[in-house]
Amino acid sequence: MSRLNEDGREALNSSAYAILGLLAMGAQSAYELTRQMERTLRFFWPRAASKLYEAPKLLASLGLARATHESVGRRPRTRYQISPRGEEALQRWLGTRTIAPIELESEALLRVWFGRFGTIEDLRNAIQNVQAQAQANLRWGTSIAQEYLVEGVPPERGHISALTFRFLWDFNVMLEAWATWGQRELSGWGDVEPTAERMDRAAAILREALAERLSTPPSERSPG
Amino acid sequence: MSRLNEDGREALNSSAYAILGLLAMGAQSAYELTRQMERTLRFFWPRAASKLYEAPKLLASLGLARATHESVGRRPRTRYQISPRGEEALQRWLGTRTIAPIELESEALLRVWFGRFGTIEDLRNAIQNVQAQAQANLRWGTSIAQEYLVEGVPPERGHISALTFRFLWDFNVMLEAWATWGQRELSGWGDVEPTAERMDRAAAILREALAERLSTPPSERSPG
DNA sequence: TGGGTTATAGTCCCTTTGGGAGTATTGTGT
DNA sequence: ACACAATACTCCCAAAGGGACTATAACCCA
Repeated sequence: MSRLNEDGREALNSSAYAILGLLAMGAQSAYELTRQMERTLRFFWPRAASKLYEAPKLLASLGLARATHESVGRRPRTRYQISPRGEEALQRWLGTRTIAPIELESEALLRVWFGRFGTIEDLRNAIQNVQAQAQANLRWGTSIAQEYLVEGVPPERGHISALTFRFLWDFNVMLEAWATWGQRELSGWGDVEPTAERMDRAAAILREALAERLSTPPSERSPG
Repeated sequence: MSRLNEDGREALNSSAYAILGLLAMGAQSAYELTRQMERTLRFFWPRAASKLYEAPKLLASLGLARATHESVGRRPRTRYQISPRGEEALQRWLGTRTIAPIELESEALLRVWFGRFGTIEDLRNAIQNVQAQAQANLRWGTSIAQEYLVEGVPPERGHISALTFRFLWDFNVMLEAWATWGQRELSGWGDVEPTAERMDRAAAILREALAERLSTPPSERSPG
């Protein structure tokens, strides 16, 4: 992570830049990093809390952030602040054009995929699990959106936050819609056996998916 | 991973059960595991190829699979087959009700989130990156669906595959729709500055999201 | 028939990351 | 006054990522 790249500059990974970005957004302490993680970042860049205490130390050691050791009563506290060199490094990173692809990991979908080896109840439960998570996330999103609508969007970040919000919102709406659809598909099933009728329906599902895409011009493909 | 749990049985993790499930689906060799990973599993359970050679060894050592050492010419090959105890273990796992939540990881969205610190081109590029990935995935999905429609869906798995297919399809359709919407939102932007007008628009975006959900009854929320 | 390329079949090991356990002190509410 | 939540860390083992490396087999094309 702190090896040099060809330029003789530090080769940080995206997680380090994520921390640098949070410092640029005004996070002051490692604990504040953990709060940002809990509030927002975990939905698209989940990282272990313990690492959020390590990462800024590296940035400070490279001169990309300044660390100030204070104390509150008898307890130590380290305050971090992004440095001018850190801001440049962040900008340079944002200017690069190689971006790791989106990754999705879902144990629930894994269980659906293996649904044939369990019971119909197991299969329904896996789908139900996705639905519950989506609904919980949508409630969370609703509370954040309402907070912003009442108190005003963050003046420096609202325009950007809205883009990210819409992504996560759409994702969870999609999850819930898929789960609802899936439960409906399974509504007549008493088992998970592969019957001829179910194979026909499977083919129909594939055809519908392809047809929807052909029939919807890109200009109409937008949230809402 | 191979420690005992309370029952005196092996406490495998979900990745080990994923391998067990692939063996149950008929995968014979570690190489076939890597092909399943490339074809499908990577979209919702991405794992390093090197681990796909290690994992079945563990299963074999626990009696959940049988390993047969053959040779093709002068090259060794290990064939794996799930054992009756392995099938039971898989069923027991599918019967459990604790499921890890879905995790999403997107460097592109991270860059959007930090968009304020880069240029408008950087921001557009990050969104464009999501769009390109979604389109590539949809092409991939299209080719698989067409293959199934021409050659018939897999007779033992088609009914289950269709559920998983629809999930991944909807996910990528959502990604593309979001990216299209995002590019449109940015269409008038010459920079990433937080203007009053953009803050108003941000609030409107939040309101629209909340309103859409309130106005769409669950029964109408389904793919398509 | 030869030679290049892709597919098949692995091993090894260094780094990074996850994530739990442990330890305190400070602030808040009742 | 006491409990509980929030703040503020450190340490470390196990798991996972993932690149480097080595082969042979199978296939295709000239």
